[in-house]
Amino acid sequence: MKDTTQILRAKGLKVTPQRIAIYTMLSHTDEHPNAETIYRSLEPTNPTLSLATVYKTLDFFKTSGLVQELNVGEASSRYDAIVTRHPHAVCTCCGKVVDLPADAFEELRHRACQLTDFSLESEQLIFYGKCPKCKNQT
Amino acid sequence: MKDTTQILRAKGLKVTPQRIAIYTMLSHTDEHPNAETIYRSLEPTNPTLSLATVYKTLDFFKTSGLVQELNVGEASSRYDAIVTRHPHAVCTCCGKVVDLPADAFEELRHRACQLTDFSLESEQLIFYGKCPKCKNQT
DNA sequence: TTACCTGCAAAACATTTGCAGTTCT
DNA sequence: AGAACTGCAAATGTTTTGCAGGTAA
Repeated sequence: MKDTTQILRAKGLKVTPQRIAIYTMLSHTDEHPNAETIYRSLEPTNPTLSLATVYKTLDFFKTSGLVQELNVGEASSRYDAIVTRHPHAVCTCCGKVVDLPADAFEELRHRACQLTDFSLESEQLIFYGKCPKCKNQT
Repeated sequence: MKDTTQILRAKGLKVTPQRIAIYTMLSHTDEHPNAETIYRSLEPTNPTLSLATVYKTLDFFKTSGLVQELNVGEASSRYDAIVTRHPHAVCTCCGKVVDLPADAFEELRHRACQLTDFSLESEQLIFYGKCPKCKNQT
């Protein structure tokens, strides 16, 4: 995995401790955290970090293509350091969000293109249901 | 088309002028309006209507299965009186939201089931791109 | 140095809630 | 009459913004 400093610099972003902390955290989790969760997880080690900076930084990252924003219908957005488009599954019981392989739904876009005559740019595919763990506890 | 009063009564909902107005409006549009838009469109003819009532009413309708909420990544939710699940296409240029036939994506769920081992309940599929009109104006 | 970044507090939104009064049934 | 609904205003939760001071290049 490339060094976070290099990744930020490659995108022309000024490198600050806050940005390093946020990007490093996001690229090491598969939990799709929201801004608040990111903030709370970094607060202990970055005591001066503010929530506003987390929001501003996520916005920079989004614009630079370093992260993608994911809205699964909750009050707040989640963020994902995997920027290739891929479907998600959301557990309606425990709230867990898991990734799905993009190539398993390749034909989607083609079908939608035929149907809408849109010039398609992206898609969002979210499944809701109970994850294996939740569905087995009655 | 069934009378709005009967539809509300069939769901065990108390029939009020506000509810009739909101449901009638929603079932006659394909524009997927949000609460604010619904409110502004009904205000002229229902001068005492309040935005809080629109929100409360939409929530009752959602719980009763009379409408579905749709989140395409905007700040506010949109509402749809077509309650069968179906994909949507959102124009990233003019913001228009159009419906897509559900049966064109039937295999989706089956594939996702295999991949996630979730017990799936629903899915949300949103395509983003330029609608035919927008893509043709440079 | 200088442009950009951070953190604070306040503002801006969308949505929800409490409550007193009104309306359905 | 009684339960449920409405409308107002205030509260809430998330995200944004303005600005003064600080930091990376």
